[in-house]
Amino acid sequence: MILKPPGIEDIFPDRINRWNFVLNSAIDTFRTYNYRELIVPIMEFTDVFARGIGTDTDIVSKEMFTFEDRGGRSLTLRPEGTAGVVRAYVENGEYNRLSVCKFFYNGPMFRAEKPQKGRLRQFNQFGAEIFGSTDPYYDYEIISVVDEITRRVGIDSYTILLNSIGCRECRSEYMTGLKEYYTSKQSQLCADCQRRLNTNPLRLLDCKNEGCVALRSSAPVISDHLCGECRDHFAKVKEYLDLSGVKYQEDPYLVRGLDYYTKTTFEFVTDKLGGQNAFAGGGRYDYLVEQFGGKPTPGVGFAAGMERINLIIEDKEIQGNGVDLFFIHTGGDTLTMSLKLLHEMRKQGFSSDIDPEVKGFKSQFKRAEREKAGYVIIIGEDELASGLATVKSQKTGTQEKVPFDGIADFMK
RNA sequence: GUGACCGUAGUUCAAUGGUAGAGCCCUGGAUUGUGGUUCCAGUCGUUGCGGGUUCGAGCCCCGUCGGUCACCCCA
Repeated sequence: MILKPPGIEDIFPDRINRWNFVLNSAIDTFRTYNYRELIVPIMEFTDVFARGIGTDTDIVSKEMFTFEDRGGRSLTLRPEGTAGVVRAYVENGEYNRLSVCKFFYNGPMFRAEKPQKGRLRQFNQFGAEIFGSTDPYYDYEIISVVDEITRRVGIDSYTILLNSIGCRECRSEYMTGLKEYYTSKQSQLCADCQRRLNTNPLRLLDCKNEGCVALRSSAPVISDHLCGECRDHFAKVKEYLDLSGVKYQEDPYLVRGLDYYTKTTFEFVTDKLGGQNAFAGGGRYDYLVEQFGGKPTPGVGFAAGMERINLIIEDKEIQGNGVDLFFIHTGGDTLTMSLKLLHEMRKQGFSSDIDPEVKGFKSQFKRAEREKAGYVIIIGEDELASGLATVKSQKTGTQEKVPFDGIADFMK
């Protein structure tokens, strides 16, 4: 037997109802917030991610599916959505058209991690990006759209973690201070953090090692080191959130694993996912577009995990639709007539099905039950002789005689 | 990548080192043209794979593959 590679999933119809419920909730919400859909490739030149996300990040340094095409160029299956969207935005010169663009997307992402609950190698995200404004309103809007989707899919136990990691200027100043502080305590740090001290000092704040957590409490805090502009920006974002009643929790240690973020960062977390607690996250990225060769254009966005959201609402019953009509026959001419009517009803848009094998009524009714049929249309010898089909409602159990050519009208 | 636990029928799970079983599902019947409840009958296996120990291995040992969970990090 040939098996699928680890960490990727087949999604069968019994899970599709919930899946589509989540996806449709997201798409409907995007529409109400006036976002336009964008479809970008799931494969890019490796540089898109290496330069966009940052070579020192975990994603780029150890989690990408990278391979060469026949010309020896390095391609990578996208590990996240933003970098590709930014590349497309710049490549198509979109920034010349509208001052502000609001996009949404959804689709598979790939990361070569060890699979576990809520973590797959191929997983699906939906997300949105806003280009062209530094206005804190847009930071708020992105968080608000995620909050609304979360509400619509029925997740009730979650927390929004919010932080600002500053702009180029204040962040680098803060990093210097942070590095100084931790260098003086270097010997007390865990091995990972000793390494992080050089590669990405911000990550020191994220360590769960007991000793490092203890050191964190007297480490400099980013919110005390924001420049005036970043401080004002952050205050506005919070003001807008308060205004619309979106509850959040400030977390000065929220550091995200992608290098491109500036100012606002946020994560939606829940305790229902085991080791993974985030089901959505994002932030502002004011330098990413120019890094891709576009004219300096600020941006803000988010991504949410389809599988994780599906897991959180796993217990929720999502009603699926059955087939409208199921035909029951006794073979021979009754089958011929059934097939004629079946085809006619399908042409008219009624979802319809039949078991073409000649079996007893009992097994055909069982099948109709399994297919969650709304009505059963019985075409037997009596019906064939009289020209009247027996139409039985599976909900009420009542049945009546309907002329063959009047079934469609009867259904309306 | 590191670690822990687990691999038995389509599925959920049993089986002191001694004949591989049950529930559900599926198929048929009781009801010769009426499903969902009930009763009866039937189908279902290289015990993940390879080696070893043993008179004898689903069970013990080694390896391997797969799964789950956790760490790291993130959706």
